[in-house]
Amino acid sequence: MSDKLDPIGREPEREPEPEVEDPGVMATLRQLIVSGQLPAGERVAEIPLAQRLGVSRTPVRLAFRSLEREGLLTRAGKRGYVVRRFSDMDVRTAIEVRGLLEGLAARHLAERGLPAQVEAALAASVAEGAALLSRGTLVAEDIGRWSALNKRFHDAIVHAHPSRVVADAIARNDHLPFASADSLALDPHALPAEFRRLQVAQLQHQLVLDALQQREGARVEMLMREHAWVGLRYGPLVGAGPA
Amino acid sequence: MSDKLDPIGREPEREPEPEVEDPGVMATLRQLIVSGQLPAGERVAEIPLAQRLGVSRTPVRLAFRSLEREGLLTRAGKRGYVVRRFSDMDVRTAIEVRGLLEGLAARHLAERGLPAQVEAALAASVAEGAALLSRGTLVAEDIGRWSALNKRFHDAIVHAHPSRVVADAIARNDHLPFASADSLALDPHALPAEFRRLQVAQLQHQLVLDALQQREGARVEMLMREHAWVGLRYGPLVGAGPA
DNA sequence: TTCTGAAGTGTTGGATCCATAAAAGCCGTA
DNA sequence: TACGGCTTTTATGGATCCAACACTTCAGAA
Repeated sequence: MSDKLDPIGREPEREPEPEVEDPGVMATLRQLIVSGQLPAGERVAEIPLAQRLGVSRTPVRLAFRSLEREGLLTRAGKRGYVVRRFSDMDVRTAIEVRGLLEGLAARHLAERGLPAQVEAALAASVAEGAALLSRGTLVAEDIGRWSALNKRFHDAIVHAHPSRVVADAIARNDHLPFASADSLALDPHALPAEFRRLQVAQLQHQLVLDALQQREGARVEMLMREHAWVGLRYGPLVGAGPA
Repeated sequence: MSDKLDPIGREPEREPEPEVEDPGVMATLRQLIVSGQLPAGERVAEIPLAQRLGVSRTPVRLAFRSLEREGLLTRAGKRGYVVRRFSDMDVRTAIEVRGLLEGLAARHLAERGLPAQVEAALAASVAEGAALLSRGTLVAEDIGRWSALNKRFHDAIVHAHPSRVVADAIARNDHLPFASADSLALDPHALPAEFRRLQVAQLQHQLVLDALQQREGARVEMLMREHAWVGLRYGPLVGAGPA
């Protein structure tokens, strides 16, 4: 991960890059952190970051505050911030928290009744997943397709909740690396094993939809809680998963 | 609350108030929002707020970003922010989310085993609660005492978790008004009814401690989830509660 | 040699200035 | 009178400047 950034020696005399594209200092910094270019535990200061990104200190300060709220940065005493270090336990816990919150959303959906529009969206995702796995093998492009339909499936459940609170909590939780539902970390070099994993996930999607249709609140909550683990703990069991 | 502080006539030529006390613009703004002085749905701009607080626009901008991350402010298009409006459903959901997260922390504590230090802290809170309720009636000062011991009880469980993720998620969730565990909203004018409510809460604390000692993970998780409701839904059942 | 204090340096927080964009107001024309 | 385009105003984002504070380092004395 410790990629020595700027591997090619650019002209040192160049202006610090007009940054033709600017998705916001916020997104750039987040990317630097989750990609590991800013190593965990590293102290970050405003001025070097501002120079590195070619902007003033002001947007960097704003981004620091927001990233602190997101949990990617922590204060180092009174002086500056350090990149938050995530342990395996943190990742496991974040995934379990997402399962809890999505389970809550799903149970409330079952208890209040499944609106036709939400049911249609979920059924579409399930059908798409079935079609994607019907060939019996995976190709590289299937990874992106699965990620997209998986996101639609989860979003449909979460955003169907009458309160924004659940979606907000999930969004904040997903800021942690590997905690998001669509960060399955599918390995393109182990497609047969990943196929088995997606079969399990697809079955769980079907079971969730069935339980929602039957208004089985407790069951769908437990299904969603278990489903969260498919991204992490199912991998070794089927011979796949992240490194 | 027209902020014309300085009721005593100091030298009128003085600089615009050195602000002897400054808990940070962040805390001040949060207080203005949760206290309702900035009504929900109201649009807030940087310049009026800065003038009202006697500071420059810079700290206000910082606070706006942080409060947006906290969920108390939401963007109004491209221009400014509005104070987030919280529905009853939002409050109910936030309380249930806290129950989920505290239930997770308690279950993990049961599964991993209860450290002696944590057990001692919980036992101390339980003993203190028993002593507080042993007289059979409440006095006004007991409200603060209960709030303190209750916070110690919950914090002991949450912060015993080996990952910061749970405590962070709870902290972010608690930014919502009335969602925090120590915001029981005890009514000083209905002390007999509140006494009955605290009796229930005290019993739940005892049950939680017992389940933790017996390493009954599923039971303690459900106890904590149910315990979260004591602040909101138990009130009407015992003839107490917030307005 | 070690402890203490003072000077120095570097970093952060706050304030002000400038540019830009959006909203509102105005005027002209149909 | 109504609609559309233009101008003006206002608010936000970014940049730079200044102050305060903390940590470091160096020197001097015990």
